Amino acid sequence: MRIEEIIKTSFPMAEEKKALLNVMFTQNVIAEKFSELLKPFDLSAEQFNVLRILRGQKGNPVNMCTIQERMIAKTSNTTRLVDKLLLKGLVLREICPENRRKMEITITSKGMELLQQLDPLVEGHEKKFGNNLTENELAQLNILLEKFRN
Amino acid sequence: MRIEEIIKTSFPMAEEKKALLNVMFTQNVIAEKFSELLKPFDLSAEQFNVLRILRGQKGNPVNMCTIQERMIAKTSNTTRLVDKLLLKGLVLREICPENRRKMEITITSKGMELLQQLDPLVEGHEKKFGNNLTENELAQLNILLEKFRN
DNA sequence: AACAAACATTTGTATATACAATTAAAAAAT
DNA sequence: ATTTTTTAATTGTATATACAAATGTTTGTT
Repeated sequence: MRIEEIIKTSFPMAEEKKALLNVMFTQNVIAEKFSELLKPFDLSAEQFNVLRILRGQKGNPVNMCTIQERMIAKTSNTTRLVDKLLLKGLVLREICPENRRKMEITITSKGMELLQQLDPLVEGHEKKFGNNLTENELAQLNILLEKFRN
Repeated sequence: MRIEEIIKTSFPMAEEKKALLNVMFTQNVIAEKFSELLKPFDLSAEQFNVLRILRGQKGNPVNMCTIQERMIAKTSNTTRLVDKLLLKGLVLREICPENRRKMEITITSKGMELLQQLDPLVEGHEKKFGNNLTENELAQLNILLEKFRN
């Protein structure tokens, strides 16, 4: 569907406005599909994100502020997100012995197993959107989006 | 900033994955800037959206389900959004006399004045991103995003 | 050593989103 | 005419996001 039909506007829109709405709307579609994918696993997109960041550190513990930095949407509330993951036994939280202000978060083997189970589904999700464009178009889209946001 | 730097990943990413992250991240940047713009007016992006939908109806009252349909992010909670706008005196809510299940929401003159005040700022916001690309590039971006989301 | 400043995280409050359940009214079926 | 189904909106609960304030720890200054 074209963005004008979605918004149901009667009069034509400037390309710049369309672009803005297209970005907003496309993100929405992607996020919705992703949440749907995660739903059977009782995981929110944000929780998944934290888990993936932890796995990316290959066993090294990560403190809260590092997690916060790496999140796409810089949440002000990593604490509560990690709380949820703790309750599910997917991560471990310990006070850093060198600096007792810091927390050391690590992914548990249960968390790793869950991610492994999700891997093929997440890859499928990424490919589903990518398949609509050629490799060239994808590269072009990346360049344009990067320029667009400045 | 390129998406790899933002995510701080060590190994290269497939273009399709980059595209997905670029959409997510770009939306985030836009939404953040927009919230910032609205903040001095004590209005959330969602509240603004409802107001703009109401103005688009040129005086005709709109019921809740129509508002819901037109929102970019189809919130399941138009009720509570309209509640907030009511408290601020920006909209009016009346029971539809023909069908007492329905509600008739209209924007008040106070709401209209607020929107008029915001108009130049919102336009500036849209142009700021658009200015980074030529008219041709914008059109191309629109085509690619539309294809991408399917 | 005592105090101030900076840092890492947590907590509180308000708003928004997702989904299910509920209420009330209107339309359809018997 | 009464019951059932559908429709429109609201309410409840859980999660997430934004921002400010608070807590506890470390570092720097006098």
